[in-house]
Amino acid sequence: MAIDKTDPSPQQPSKLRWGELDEDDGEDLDFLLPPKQVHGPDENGIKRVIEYKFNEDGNRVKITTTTRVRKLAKARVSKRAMERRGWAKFGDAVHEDVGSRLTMVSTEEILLERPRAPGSKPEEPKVAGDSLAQLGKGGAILMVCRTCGKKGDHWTSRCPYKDLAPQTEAFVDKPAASETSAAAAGSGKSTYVPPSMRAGAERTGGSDMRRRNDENSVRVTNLSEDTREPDLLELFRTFGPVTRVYVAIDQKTGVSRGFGFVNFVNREDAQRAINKLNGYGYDNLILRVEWATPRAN
DNA sequence: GATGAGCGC
Repeated sequence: MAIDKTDPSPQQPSKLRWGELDEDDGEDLDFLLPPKQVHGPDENGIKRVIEYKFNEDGNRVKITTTTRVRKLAKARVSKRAMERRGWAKFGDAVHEDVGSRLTMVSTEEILLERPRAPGSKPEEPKVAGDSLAQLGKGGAILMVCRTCGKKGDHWTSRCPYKDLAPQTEAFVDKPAASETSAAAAGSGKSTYVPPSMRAGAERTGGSDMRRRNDENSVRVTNLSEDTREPDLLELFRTFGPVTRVYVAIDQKTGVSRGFGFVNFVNREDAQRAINKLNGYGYDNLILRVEWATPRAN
C-alpha cells in the first residue's frame, strides 16, 4: 500500500470551502472525490485499487492498494477449473465482474416438467389412443407395481391382479376343503383364505393352484434388434394389465431375434392391443401384432 | 421371415 499526497484539482476548491472541513470533521464529503478505480486482476493475479480520501488535514490523498488474488486458489484449483473461469458468462451473471464471485444464486426462471398436474388423477389406460399418444413423453413416476407393471396407481402389495402372480409355496398353505369355511369364519388361528380358495374363485381342479399365464398371448413380430422387454411392456401396458413380456434372444449372439410375446390378464385388452398396434410404426419398423398360437409342449 | 425356457427327483 502506498499513500501519495496529491494536489487538489484546481476546480474543486472553488466549490469547496476548505475551512469548513475542520468543522465538519467526520462529515461524509467523499462524493467530492473521484470514483474508486479497480484494475485487474491481471494474468498474474495482481489487482490494483485506486481510491481517494481526505486525510485529517483536509488534503486529498490517493490510496493505491495492490493485492495479489488467486495466489492460494492457483495452488488448489485444477487446471480445468481455471479454464472454466475464462468462459464467457451468461444469464444473470453476464454483468458480473470477472472473478468477483465464483458462485451466485440464480434468479432465472427454470421450468420443470411434471408427469402430471399435482393433485390430478393418474391417467386411466382405458382410452388406448390417448395413452399411446403419451408414450415416450417420459416423466418419473415412483410408484410402480411389480406384479402388473402399472405405474402411479398402487403398490405391489395392493395389486388387484396379484393373485395371478406365481406364489411362493409357503403362502399356498391351503386347508382341506371342509376346513375352509371354518377358517373363514374366524374360529381358527387365521382368518386368511388364499384368493384361490375363496368363494367364487375359479377352480383349476389340479393340485397346483398356481395358474400358468399363457392365456391371452399376443405375438409381436418385426421388432427392431434393440427392442427389449421393458420397451414392449411400456408399449402394451397402456391397454391393460400385462402378466408377461418376452423377447426372443439368440442364445449365441445375445441379440434379439425380432419377435416377442405379451400376455394380458384380460382377453379384451389383448384384442384391443392387436387392433391398435398391428401395423403401428415403432423404431422405424412396422409392428405385426397377432394372437399367438399356443406354445408346443 | 419369424411362434419363447427350464429344474431333472
